[in-house]
Amino acid sequence: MPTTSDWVQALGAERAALGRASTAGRVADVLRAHITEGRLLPGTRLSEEDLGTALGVSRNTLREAFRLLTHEGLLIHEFNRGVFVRRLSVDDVRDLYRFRRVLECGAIRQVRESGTAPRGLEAVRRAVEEGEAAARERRWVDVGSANMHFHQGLAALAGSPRIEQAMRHVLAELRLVFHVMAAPETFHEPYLADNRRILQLLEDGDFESAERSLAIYLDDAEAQLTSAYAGS
Amino acid sequence: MPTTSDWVQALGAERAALGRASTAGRVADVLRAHITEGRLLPGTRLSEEDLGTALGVSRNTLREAFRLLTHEGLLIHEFNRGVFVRRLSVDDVRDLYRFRRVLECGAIRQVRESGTAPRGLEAVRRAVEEGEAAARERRWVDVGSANMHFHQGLAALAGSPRIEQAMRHVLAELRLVFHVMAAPETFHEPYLADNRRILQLLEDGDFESAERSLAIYLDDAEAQLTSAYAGS
DNA sequence: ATTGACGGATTGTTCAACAATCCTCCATTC
DNA sequence: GAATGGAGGATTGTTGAACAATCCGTCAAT
Repeated sequence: MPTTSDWVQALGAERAALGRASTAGRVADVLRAHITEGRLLPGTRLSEEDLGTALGVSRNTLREAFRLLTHEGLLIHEFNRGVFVRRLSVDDVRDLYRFRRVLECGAIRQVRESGTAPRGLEAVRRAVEEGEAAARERRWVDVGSANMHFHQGLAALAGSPRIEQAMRHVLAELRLVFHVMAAPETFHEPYLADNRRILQLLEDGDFESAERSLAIYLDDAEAQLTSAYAGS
Repeated sequence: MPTTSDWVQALGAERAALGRASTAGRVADVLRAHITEGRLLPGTRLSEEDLGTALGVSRNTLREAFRLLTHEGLLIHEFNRGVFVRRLSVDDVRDLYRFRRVLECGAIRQVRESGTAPRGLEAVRRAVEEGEAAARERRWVDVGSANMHFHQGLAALAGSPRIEQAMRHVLAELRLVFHVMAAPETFHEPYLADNRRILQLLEDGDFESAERSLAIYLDDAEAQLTSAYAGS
């Protein structure tokens, strides 16, 4: 007869979903979707009164939602002026990629130096296959998502919740950037081959080559994005 | 005749201090000081009503301050239960040091791979000397602060505002941990020699040795802290 | 010892109001 | 014509009170 403690622990994973009952949290979800999907353009000012009446929540609750998104880097809050959809500069893009290099390469390096078999490689593999499947069916938006999952999975190899969180943060900010591309839909497609190759290197245990490939990968993507920022 | 634009830009640095006029921001400052100095112990519940009346601010404003500190990792917010001073587990300590390894070693690595002379080494040198001076005069609290500045300076070598921010975040959380030490005052003192040595390696341009020394340094500090957590 | 119900206390959310600040427009001045 | 200065309206910052929802400890019942 199984004791309760085994599946009680399994329920713990869903607790985060339950805690999302907060009104401010749901409002933040709605706004985040609008921003990451490019419907709310960078620089747009978010009026407390207008949005509050539109969403049917009070100003105070709305401000709490603003704070959540501000922390995620999607909004910026200027005192006595209001909140705006964040507008990222070329320097920000460079900074984000510098951060990515440190986080993702650092995660791989951490795995290498620990000497143990990497935990979480299945998630990386899943992301690679998810991206390839989406590409075959020309679901470009899903290709982009899968690519995010791939890199999120790489960062997770470090086995550090805080590194994962930082990575989520970085990727959320990068979503703001992708909309400046001429064809954001197919931006990620060429990288699928790289993803597959890096996965193979990791599974072979050749972490040094994986790290080097990843660094080149990131330099490449950064260059592509910064050149798209020529005007801005 | 000098144009205005030269010192107008210099004023920009102080704008952050001016913007701190927000009531919630000041409340957060007060609470942060109490927490990092160990007057508010981990696990303590912060009642909205009590604190609100004590500090003379409304509940809504106080909740805003709570959000700020929650984002810094100093408080945790449990839905419908309230906010508590964060209590860090042994796993958290390990996680924080894993993150530090990635950030600090990554910063040095970034410098090495960029090939350019590191910008910001003066700040590191200043932190080292600040610590040695404080130790001579047995100002142990200042030794601790100087040590923080040293590592903050290392992370800043990457030249990335976001990495600096992440590092600030990590160090703020670590302050919660130092209070479990039996003698938190003298905890940092033995590391002054390491700081000096790492600085020397960096100034010599031997980034590889510096990174290795730093990694050992961090492993050592982590072991010392986790063993102090034996009971908890 | 476990379960269930009750009541007090705390948090979540909303609303209305006022103070402080910012933005725009316009008149003034040189 | 460009810079300065001030009135006015609009928006944000902050407060206090109120009510609903939830949690916590207690006590009775099985």
